[in-house]
Amino acid sequence: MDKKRPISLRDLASELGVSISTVSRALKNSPEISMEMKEKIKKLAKKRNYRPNPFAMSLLKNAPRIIGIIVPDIVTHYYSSIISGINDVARKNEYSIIITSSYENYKLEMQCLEDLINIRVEGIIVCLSQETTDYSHFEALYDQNIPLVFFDRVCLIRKFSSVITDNEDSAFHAVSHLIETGSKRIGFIGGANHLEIVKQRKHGYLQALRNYRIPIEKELVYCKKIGYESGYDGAHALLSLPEPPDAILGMTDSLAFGAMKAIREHNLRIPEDISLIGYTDEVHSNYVEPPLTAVTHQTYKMGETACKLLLKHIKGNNKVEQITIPCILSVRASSIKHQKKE
Amino acid sequence: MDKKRPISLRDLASELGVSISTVSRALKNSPEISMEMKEKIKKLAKKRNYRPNPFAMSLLKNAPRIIGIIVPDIVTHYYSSIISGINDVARKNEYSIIITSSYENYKLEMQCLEDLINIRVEGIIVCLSQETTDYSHFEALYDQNIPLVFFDRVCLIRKFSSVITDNEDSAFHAVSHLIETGSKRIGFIGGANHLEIVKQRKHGYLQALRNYRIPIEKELVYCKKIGYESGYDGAHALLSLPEPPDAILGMTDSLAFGAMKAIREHNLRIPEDISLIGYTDEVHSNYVEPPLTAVTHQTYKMGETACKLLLKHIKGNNKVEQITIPCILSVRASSIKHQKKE
DNA sequence: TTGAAAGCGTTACCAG
DNA sequence: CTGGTAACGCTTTCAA
Repeated sequence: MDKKRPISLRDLASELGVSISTVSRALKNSPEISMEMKEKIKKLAKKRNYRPNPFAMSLLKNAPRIIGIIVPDIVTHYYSSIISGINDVARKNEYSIIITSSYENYKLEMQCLEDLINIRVEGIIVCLSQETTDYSHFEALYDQNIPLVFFDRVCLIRKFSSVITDNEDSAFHAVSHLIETGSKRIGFIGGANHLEIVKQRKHGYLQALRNYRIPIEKELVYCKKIGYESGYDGAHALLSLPEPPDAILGMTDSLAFGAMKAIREHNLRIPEDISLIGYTDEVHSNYVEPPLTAVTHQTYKMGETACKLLLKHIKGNNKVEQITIPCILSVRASSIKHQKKE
Repeated sequence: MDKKRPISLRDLASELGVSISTVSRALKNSPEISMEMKEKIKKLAKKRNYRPNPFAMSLLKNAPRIIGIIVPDIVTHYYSSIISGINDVARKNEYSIIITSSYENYKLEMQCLEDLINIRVEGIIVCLSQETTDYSHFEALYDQNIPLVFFDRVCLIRKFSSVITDNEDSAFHAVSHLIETGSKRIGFIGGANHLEIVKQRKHGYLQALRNYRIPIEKELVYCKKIGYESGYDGAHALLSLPEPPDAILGMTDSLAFGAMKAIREHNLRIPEDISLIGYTDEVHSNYVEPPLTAVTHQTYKMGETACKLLLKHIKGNNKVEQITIPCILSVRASSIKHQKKE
């Protein structure tokens, strides 16, 4: 009825009347064991379906071959596809992953970190929660020498490696594209100002305006928090201005889709009256009408890169690196007021 | 430079000049230890940032408090939100989860299972890959007494508990809703006919028609494969019929969104000219215009249920159960030709 | 070529 | 109330 203990080395040893050491060595193909003995032991191991006990091994080496991940949530396509990239690299290197989510909450993030450390994962990959502004829980890891890699929302970049997207560049290109396709007053809907991605994308937005000598007007920038509601509210606010924008850059997918709803309610046409660019994936861009021009993250690649970086650190290479994975601007119908002149 | 071994019970014991047993008991609040001693030990444990070594514990109890999951992929919203439900229940019970993906591939599924067993997870939650038709790798678990729960795509229901959705009912209700809100000719866009969900949802569709004594016309049923393109093609085909439908049920999210695109290209209004219902989640239903009436799976709840079931089995309750989680029809603008009469 | 024994960190039982 | 010791499964010296 209750599950019996799995086969151990000792079981094999006693069944064959040899010592545990011999069995251990035979299964590791140690050259000191006679061919004959090896054969015999391996055959029995197979027959009894022997599997080495990972706890014993972890206890010995203090390395369970598990990587911990902390993401704001796992349901969002952005994170799940990054996790997918991490997972594939991990498995290829015979590591498992354990995923935890902070739900954008600072206290839960600390809890996740605590849990992962308690499990004794060999390294951790983190995307900060939106709420997090104090990083001391991560600094503690540095002192404990636990490998850590940040992605997307990063901090303490002197101490920890990170994988980021070219937030500034991507916004710069998106806004340049808007200008080149006929937009003149461009609004920006972002998130809480303390977040790096907000700063960076906003900076790219501003740079593009400067580059085209378009005056910067701070009422065209709406930065509250990231989310569908906030995108909706933001677009409403912008479109209710005395001089509303004729283009909007929504800094995430939910912001852009929220903005799209508000634009429809103002009875404005996209892109004729107002162009719209968001940040999202191939699939969802095409679900809406008009299809949304969007900055696409190479999420899978980000995950792969973060995991490779972490494995390097786990293996002892302590060089801190910042790797940038470029975004791709996928132009669709929502942004082209008129064709860009060659 | 290299990470030093973490603080152990022995470290604490020797620092205080007491025995390991005493420290162990003190930290577990054993009543046999004097208040004074407990205080002292706990204080030091905190100061030294002591954490119990989970490998030692797992070795002792053969129970790492980890649950394994096998899904076709983690990127799809459907699966990631189910995982989210599993995860939350697991954490509440102080379990971690390890996620693996089969990528709809039979051999990879076997590999995932193998890996999870090697890690010695305490139980496994599985959604079968599309390719899998041979279940012997799971039957083996039954003999080894490793707890296993299936969800969505299930098998061996006599031996293992499972959590499923009411595919037939959900389609039945969706079609009934269409009829009750004024649609008369209802098309169905599905996927490959050999898939269970296709059979079941189509069956629900047909049942609803019969129930309302609406003649069944097989040219209104388009079943090729699941995907955006196929939804687009299907709707095109249906709308090009001599007598086109005035409502369409798209059997998945991608089918429905593809159909939506085709409907727009035919210059038809939704829902006035043609009603549309899909299967998708809250978030994406609202991204489109008009918001899509959709059958919503209670994915999070499915995950929770599967995990609770598994934990029950882990605790020794071996009763096999089949649990059906009902879908919810979320009525939005895309389906209501006129108000349903009370 | 093989065996014996120590050690990894913890719990639990038996003594004192 | 506290200490000693065996046990969990494995690797790794050291001996034979």
